[in-house]
Amino acid sequence: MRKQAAASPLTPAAGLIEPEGLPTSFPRDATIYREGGRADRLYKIVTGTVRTHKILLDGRRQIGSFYLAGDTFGLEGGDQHAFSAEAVTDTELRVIKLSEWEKELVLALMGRELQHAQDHQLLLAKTARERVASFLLEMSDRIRSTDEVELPMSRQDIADYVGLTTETVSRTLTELEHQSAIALTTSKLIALRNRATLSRLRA
Amino acid sequence: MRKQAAASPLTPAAGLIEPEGLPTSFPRDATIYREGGRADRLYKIVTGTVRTHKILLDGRRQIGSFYLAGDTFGLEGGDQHAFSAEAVTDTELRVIKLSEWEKELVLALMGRELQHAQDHQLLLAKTARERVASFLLEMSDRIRSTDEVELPMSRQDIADYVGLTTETVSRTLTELEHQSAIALTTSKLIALRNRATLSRLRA
DNA sequence: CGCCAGGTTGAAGAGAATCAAGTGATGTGG
DNA sequence: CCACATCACTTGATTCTCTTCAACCTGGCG
Repeated sequence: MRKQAAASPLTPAAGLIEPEGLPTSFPRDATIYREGGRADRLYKIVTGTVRTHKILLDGRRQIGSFYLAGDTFGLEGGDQHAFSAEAVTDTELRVIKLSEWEKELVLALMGRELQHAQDHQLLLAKTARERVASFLLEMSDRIRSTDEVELPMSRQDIADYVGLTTETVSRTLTELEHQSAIALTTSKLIALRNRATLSRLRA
Repeated sequence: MRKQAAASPLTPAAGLIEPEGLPTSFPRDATIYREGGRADRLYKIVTGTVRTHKILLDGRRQIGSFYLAGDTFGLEGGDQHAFSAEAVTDTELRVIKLSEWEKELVLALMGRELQHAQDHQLLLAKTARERVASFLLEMSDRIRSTDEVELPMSRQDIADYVGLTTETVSRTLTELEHQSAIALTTSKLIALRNRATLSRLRA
């Protein structure tokens, strides 16, 4: 069994900072910030899900991360955003201004971002089966869940995150279902039937 | 034509810290630190080249970064090393102890690591041609060079860095040579004949 | 209902991996 | 200094995975 992940991976140590900005709402697919813009604030998700992405020259889209309720995002390596951020679902978030930053918080957040980026590097070196299995396990770890994962994002989002096509993602999920590793209750509600199998695939 | 690499990408702002540790020598392929070990020091390369890597469960090796003379490395997201570090060539480096760390330095370094990790994520989403072209341009940018890049690392190292096999790397280089984008003086000494072509491929 | 976007499935093709052989460099001992 | 061993790199033939293109479901919603 897994740790219940009371604090999801990208959440700062509790109590370090309490954002005082008023909660702002973003509808599905709204842009929160754009690549190239000044990275001078942090965003803490109250409800909803956010994705960061970048469009490559040939038009392909690469998703960097997904952020869930409770997560803080907006921090990049430099002072400009390297990715754009959008709401995956209707989202409410609190803005933390740059002036309020604390070194400790920034350091902790950046460390998490770095670890995530490194993990993602490894994921992108894997096979389709491994990528999809890793994705499901990552989401399951981050969503407080009883082996039922409710995915807020579309197949296209998943595909762009793990570096595959929607068709391959779909086929791979079907394959995992045939292997009884998962069960697709609906296309966005997935039951993890056999974590051991998935973990083995995680490689 | 040797490297000078006065300021390569991962070098901290000059003057922030001058490591006082005595220079230590590592022969080719020696391990500098291992995955899982405490990440409580930084390493500044005086001469040589270093690679960080991780072995996946199925035995594949993924290289995270290469570090050249002047670069500082050893910083990871958490307090444990997520990668192992090894000397690519005979290497001399200075150790900076944790106690000497300054927040500013750590923040700057981590920011660079994060950007590199993000760039690498994008690289791993590309085709073989694009990956190899990107790799050559990255190295050319980091080695102060007049269009002649001397690679310190083997084809296997390159392959594990860009997520391909040595055969594919080799074939791709040959292909780039036929397109007059590069010239292979020797297997490790590569002349960039047409940066525009390479940049276009970078995607 | 019937439409339509999102998702799944099928068939064909492209790109890289794999398996295998050959070439070239480097090093060692005679 | 040469003969041989060894290792790195290149090239060739085949296989396999994933993409591409296309058709077909499915489930919300007007």
